Amino acid sequence: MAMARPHSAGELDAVALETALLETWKQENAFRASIDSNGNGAPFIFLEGPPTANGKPGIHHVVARAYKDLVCRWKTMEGFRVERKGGWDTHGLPVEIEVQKRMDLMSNEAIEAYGMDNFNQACRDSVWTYESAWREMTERMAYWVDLDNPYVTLDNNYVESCWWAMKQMFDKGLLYRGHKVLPYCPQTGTSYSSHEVALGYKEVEEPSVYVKFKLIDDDASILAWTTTPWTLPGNVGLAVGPEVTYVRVRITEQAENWIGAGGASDGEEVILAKDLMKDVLRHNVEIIEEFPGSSLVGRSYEPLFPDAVPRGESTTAWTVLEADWVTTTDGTGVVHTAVMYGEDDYNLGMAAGLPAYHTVGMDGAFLAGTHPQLDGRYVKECDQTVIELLSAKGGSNGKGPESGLLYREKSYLHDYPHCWRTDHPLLYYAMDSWFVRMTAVKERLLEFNDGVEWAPEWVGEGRFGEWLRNVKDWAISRERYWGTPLPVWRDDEGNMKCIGSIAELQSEVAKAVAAGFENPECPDDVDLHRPVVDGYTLVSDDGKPMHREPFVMDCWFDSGCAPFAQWHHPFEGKETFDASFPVDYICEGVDQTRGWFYTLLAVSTTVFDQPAYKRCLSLGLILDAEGKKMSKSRGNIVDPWDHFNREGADATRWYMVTAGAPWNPLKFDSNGVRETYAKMFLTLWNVYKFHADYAALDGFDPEQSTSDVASRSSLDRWILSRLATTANNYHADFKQWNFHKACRDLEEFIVNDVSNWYVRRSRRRLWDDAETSDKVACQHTLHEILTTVCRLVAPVSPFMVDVIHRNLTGKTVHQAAWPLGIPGSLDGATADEWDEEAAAETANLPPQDMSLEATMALVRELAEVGRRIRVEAGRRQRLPCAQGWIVSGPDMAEFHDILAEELNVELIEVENDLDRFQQIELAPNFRALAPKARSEVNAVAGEIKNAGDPTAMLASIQAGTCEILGVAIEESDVEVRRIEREGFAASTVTIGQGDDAQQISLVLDMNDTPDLLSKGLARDITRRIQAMRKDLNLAIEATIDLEIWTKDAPEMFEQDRQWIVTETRAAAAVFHSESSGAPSNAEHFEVDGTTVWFTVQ
RNA sequence: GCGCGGGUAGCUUAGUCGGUUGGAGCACCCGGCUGAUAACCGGGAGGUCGCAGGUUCAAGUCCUGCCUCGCGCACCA
Repeated sequence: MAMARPHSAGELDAVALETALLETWKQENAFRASIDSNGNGAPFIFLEGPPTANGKPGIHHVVARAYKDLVCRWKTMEGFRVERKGGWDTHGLPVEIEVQKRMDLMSNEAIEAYGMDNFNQACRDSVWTYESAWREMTERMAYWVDLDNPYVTLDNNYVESCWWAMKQMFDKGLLYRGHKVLPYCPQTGTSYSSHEVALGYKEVEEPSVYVKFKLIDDDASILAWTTTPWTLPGNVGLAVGPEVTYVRVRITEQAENWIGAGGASDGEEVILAKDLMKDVLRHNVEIIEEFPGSSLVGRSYEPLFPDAVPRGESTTAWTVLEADWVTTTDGTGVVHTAVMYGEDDYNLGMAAGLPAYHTVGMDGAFLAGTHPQLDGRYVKECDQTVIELLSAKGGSNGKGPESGLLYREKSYLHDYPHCWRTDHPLLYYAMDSWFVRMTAVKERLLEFNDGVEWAPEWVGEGRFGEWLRNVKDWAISRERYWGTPLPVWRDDEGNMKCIGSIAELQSEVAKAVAAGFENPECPDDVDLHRPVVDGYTLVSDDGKPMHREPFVMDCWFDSGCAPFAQWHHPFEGKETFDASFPVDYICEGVDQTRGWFYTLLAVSTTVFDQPAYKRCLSLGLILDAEGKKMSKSRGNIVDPWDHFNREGADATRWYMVTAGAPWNPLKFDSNGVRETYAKMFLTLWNVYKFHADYAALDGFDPEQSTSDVASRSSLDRWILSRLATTANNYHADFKQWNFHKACRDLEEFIVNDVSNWYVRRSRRRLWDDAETSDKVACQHTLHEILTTVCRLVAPVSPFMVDVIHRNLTGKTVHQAAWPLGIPGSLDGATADEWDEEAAAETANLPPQDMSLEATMALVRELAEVGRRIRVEAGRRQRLPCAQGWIVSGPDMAEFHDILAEELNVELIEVENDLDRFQQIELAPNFRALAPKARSEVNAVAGEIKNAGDPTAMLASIQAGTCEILGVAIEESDVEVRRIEREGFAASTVTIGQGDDAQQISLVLDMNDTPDLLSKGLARDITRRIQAMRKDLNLAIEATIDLEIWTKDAPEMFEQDRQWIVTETRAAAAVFHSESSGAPSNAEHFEVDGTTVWFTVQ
């Protein structure tokens, strides 16, 4: 390994390279070794958001993992110790649904008939279905994470930690039992999470009804609207907006063409929001009175179905209540409130003390005692009956007007949630549920969130901040089977115990047994899942039996416990936990904002009164090439292996990072991966190959020979300066989370500066057989560029650069130091703070020379300009020009040779007499001119632009005597541009901006001389012969025998013939100045009227 | 419906404090160059900067409204 002498590089096969390297890494235990190499480094704590192995991984998972890996590898190279424990999310509804579908257990009854233990076992097995697929993907993409010792949310230890956390909340009074209105399917007996509900929205047309609520002690009725007539028996209140204006109107004239049921008699009076009169009323009416909603509050009305709901203790039942969310966008401005069947209704009912009783059972049928015609019937089939009952004379309660209690019916088209399994409409239904009182810790949540470094900031401040500012209590229980069971036992009187550990469970079971309640054994390794834990009956302090609340927890609670449950805190791993909380870095898709990002913070705040993480990178959604979200149902998920097996993981990862900002949606384009491969990696490989091949040929050993940077050529010092500049920017962008910018710039540097300029310009330097100092300097330069580039690329795309780095230095890049310093290795450093100065001293970059960089930029621009001149003048590149002049601009004498070669010009000189080639042109500077000229600016600008004699105008401006349309023109008001005079093959470029702008011109001599024509012909012939050599697959050092015939050729001088011989490695060469004698199989070509035949042997 | 983020060439995208000629890359066409790689260089074609107003001497950029895509929230009487 110590041998650092590079061997030559072969042709690139990225996939073979990567798979072979994976094997090497495995053998060397490279991941572990990279962490341990920073054994004394400051810890940088990463927390893996646990994926579920319940489905096959797609390319979108690769993206998230790429960013996790990138930061961890980067920080490792900076000297930090970055442990990466893997994790798996194994509980929850998705698992159950998968199993239910597979085993055709589509209802709770079916599951229970099958046996909860069998069902949960099936779930337990199911979660590992794709584990190997995940593992293979993870390894292949080189996401370094410890999958051999992951945390798994179904593990007893993990569950025990969750129980402990729950008990902390319970003891703090943050856990409570209540109701939550949830979309519920009576057929399957389950309620649904919002995610599933979202799957089942369907547009349906249903009857909506306008109902009269007859006031007590008043002849008028209040009109309210509902789209769910089945909730009307449960009505116990009416909500009005206190600020909304209502009117009391009297029916003056019957409506024509009445459709459907309902109606009102002349003289009848109703109350509704003024804004909605036109939409609601079909009759002609007169307004009797106008008043704000607040004056209606407290009025009592007759219950529609007097027997349906008992009044109980309520003093507010069947009265008008105020609610600020009531609007006049639809309905009547009065909201019918059935406490148990709407979220707003429920919250209002709880706040106002309305009676909370069901009129509908869990089976979706009206409870007995609601109304003789409704009892026991499925609610969705009762719409018509309800309408008929209301329409009857006097209405359903017999206390309404002659015309009944229905004012109107109207069909209503809306999106309504349906069961995605049975297609039945869901009912919003108040269920028993457990809550974490997040509203009690809202201020702390906000405070902790303020301390998080979010990338991008707007997710933290905006989306997440908004969510926290509106935080609601967390409905944490699910009436399901496969999950962490809620560790609360309860007796009939509502006494409760929350169990926080296995030991506590054992002691409580023992107590219960002692009190005479039979119980199964409760061993140390008791399975903390259903149905086992349901089997224990505990005893209350009063000696009453307590049964476990039959819920499991929201699986988001599980993953929210990851920071401590992964270590089995507080039962084990206390030191590990203490040293790693809160974590330094998490990274997931933006869809986790209300998911994991929230539950981590929610749990850490309620349990520890601390934040859970310090930095959070929130990634954008991954879309397919058409911009559609990748999802299983769309079937547009890209298989990562398509790319792993074609362009390799390096290119796939680099593409993902460079395709856009991490937080922007990424349109995953397969072509882009290919482009990245061809551009970035093939180029890098060929630069490397260029270096390695010659280094091997010459026996170059970077440790043996030396080359002082200051003494190297300006080309070397330029590329090294560019390297330093690029690396500095790269690092600065990394710190800003701008990985896309960093990597785009680095790629640009490799392709443009290194490959297309430095290597191209340096090729001949290495052809020299002798051990010249210039050749050694070039080799050192290439060596330094490549090793540094490898280190910069390594966190993003870890394969190829490791192969290169190993060959060039004998060491893996993944234990190499970050070129910009290793702050993590400094004494006293933490993940958040270190001595910047000391860190800067550990950086390892060549010196920067910005003026050299600027000069080279100009040289390259002039080279481009020169080529453009040739194209425009129709002069072929191989025919030399006798002379070129550079007019004005900075001194770049040291690059005249390069320019001469690039442009195929014999001599480059500086010419100071601008006017020999150029004249000036004036352009207005709007920024300076506008404040002075105001509205005349365009007129003034026009005068300047179209000046008949710009030279004279400039002189007058410089003399301070120029005035246009009353505006005094100063030098700063105009921009002087130089354009070449007619007849010159010339072109002008501008460098710099504003006051520093300079015009530089390049002029080429287009005259031919015998000497030039000879050289040009020689170059053309050489080029053809080289192409032939290539076609014949000759080795670079092979020699040839050459014979050449020409016709109508310019004279070719001896030194040019010799040049051909040298360039083409001709051992023997015969030149004929006529065409006769050329064999018919000779290659021939024509250039500028000359024909040439040649043979190569 | 509300909130957030987008809409720039056929595709992917850059565009700073508003400054008059909106840059790249891919693909395409023409030419050049090549012991230089799936390359390189020059040129060309391709843009109503989503639409409509407004502010301004000047708008891709600022303001308003609308359309559209994605995401989140809500679907609510």
